[in-house]
Amino acid sequence: MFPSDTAATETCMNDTASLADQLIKEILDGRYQPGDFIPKELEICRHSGLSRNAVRRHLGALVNGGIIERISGYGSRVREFSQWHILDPAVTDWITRFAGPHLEIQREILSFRLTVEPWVAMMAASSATARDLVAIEEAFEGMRDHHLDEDTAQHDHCDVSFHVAIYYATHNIVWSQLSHVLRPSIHLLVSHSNTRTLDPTHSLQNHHRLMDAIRMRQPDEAYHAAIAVLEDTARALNVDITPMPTPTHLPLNASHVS
Amino acid sequence: MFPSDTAATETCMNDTASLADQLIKEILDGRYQPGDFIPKELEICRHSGLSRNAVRRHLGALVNGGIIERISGYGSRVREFSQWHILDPAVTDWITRFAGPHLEIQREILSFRLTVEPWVAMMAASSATARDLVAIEEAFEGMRDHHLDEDTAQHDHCDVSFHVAIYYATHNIVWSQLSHVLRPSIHLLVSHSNTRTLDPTHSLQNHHRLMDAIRMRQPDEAYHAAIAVLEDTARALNVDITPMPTPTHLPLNASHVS
DNA sequence: ACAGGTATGTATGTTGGACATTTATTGGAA
DNA sequence: TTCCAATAAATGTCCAACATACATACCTGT
Repeated sequence: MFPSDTAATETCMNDTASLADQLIKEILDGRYQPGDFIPKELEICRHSGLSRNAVRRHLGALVNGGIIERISGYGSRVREFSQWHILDPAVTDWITRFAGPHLEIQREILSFRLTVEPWVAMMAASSATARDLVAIEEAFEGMRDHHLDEDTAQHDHCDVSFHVAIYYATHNIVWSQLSHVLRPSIHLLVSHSNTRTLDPTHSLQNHHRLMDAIRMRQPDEAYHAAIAVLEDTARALNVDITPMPTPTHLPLNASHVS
Repeated sequence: MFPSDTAATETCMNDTASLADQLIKEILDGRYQPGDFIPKELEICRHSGLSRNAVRRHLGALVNGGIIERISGYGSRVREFSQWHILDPAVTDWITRFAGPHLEIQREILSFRLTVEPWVAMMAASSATARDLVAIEEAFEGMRDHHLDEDTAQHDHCDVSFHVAIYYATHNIVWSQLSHVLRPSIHLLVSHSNTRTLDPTHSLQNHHRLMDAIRMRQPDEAYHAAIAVLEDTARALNVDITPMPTPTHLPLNASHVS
């Protein structure tokens, strides 16, 4: 039995991810800023009631994410944001869950999506198999069945699955894996926009248009439909969209293997 | 920098990466195939002479890469290739170092690069600062000074730095981080093509053209120059390039947030 | 008084063993 | 034959001790 050590503070003992979560939260809240040192191992052990081994595992997770660096015999220092491994799914998950005011990274990720997702839609329209269409269609039907619900959780989940399924339909390993990385960000953007959007039916129509284009093997139409979907999201989040300079010829793409 | 950047130096005696390296090598060689079980912890301890904690850390690295899954009380099973975390720099590093016959993943990554790098070049031409140009130029000069050397190591290193510097010049977090992921693959492709290419001077001219386009803020020219560079590489590696269907309008891109 | 090397303390890194938990298998009883 | 309990083996967790690295403080010599 413990003498009510951690009672006053948070519920920090049961889950494996909770300690890392809490540290991340404090870092993103600005309590520990880049260059600062977080508490020592033994101090965390005493404060959290976890074994040193467990604490070291959690800190190791932060190291893997490039969030802190551990200096032997000295301490654990928070690294600059630019050093964080943004493409680590765990990191994007942390950021999307705890980075309320940290909009910069969100905007950069949205910028990235606005650049690539039209192309992903094109590739999906060229390469999607019947099985891919099933996944896309199931996600869409989930969106349609729940797009007027009070609780948007179901709809948001299907919305994310819809986008991820399109990444998968490219049948390219890199794009498929990127969907894992972007999934938390997509979820955040989707949940934001779906709570603020004025006309959920309009968004649903855009998704339907995109799905049909992929089904009918119309890459050109898929390209523009994807832009329409994203413009909707960007508008709901008040993010600027500016056109890029224009290449006079067409881009190339390597053939898909197998 | 990513922690795995220094892992490329393969002094694999008692280095921390050696055990994981060896396991990966055996997996990629087909000795342990997806679904198979690798030896037990204690067996590895006896065989390698390392402590159980160290062995567990190495196995944990493989788990982080999605390469194996550990079943409590049963064993460690190799996962399907599609489950591997291709966007983990450590994983790409392993694959590029040990996956001799495994060309599929290499091709998929090259396919990805062929799709995105022209766009990256465009963005770099729009956003590159003077400091970015310094990095690009230094890399190019290194290529020029060593492009006739017997040992291509120096030239290859600068070639990789050249491409990475362009990713950085986009000033978008996601693209910058992607360069870390792609770095090992770029290095492999570069070293292959540079040993097989017939006319190294021609490749150098293409790089020069790309650099100038970025410097002169000519996104259109940068786009085509990047294609020329990649076509060179693809041709040297006998990889097909097929054009994509063509959108009738132009893609969009979100504004960069400082 | 100042410079430089050394001693020391603190925090992280590593090791080995003991214990707990999970899983598949084996053996026995209805 | 079927179902349940005991067992064996492997992974997961914890603890205590030791080794190493870093920075500070001290101490000596010029």
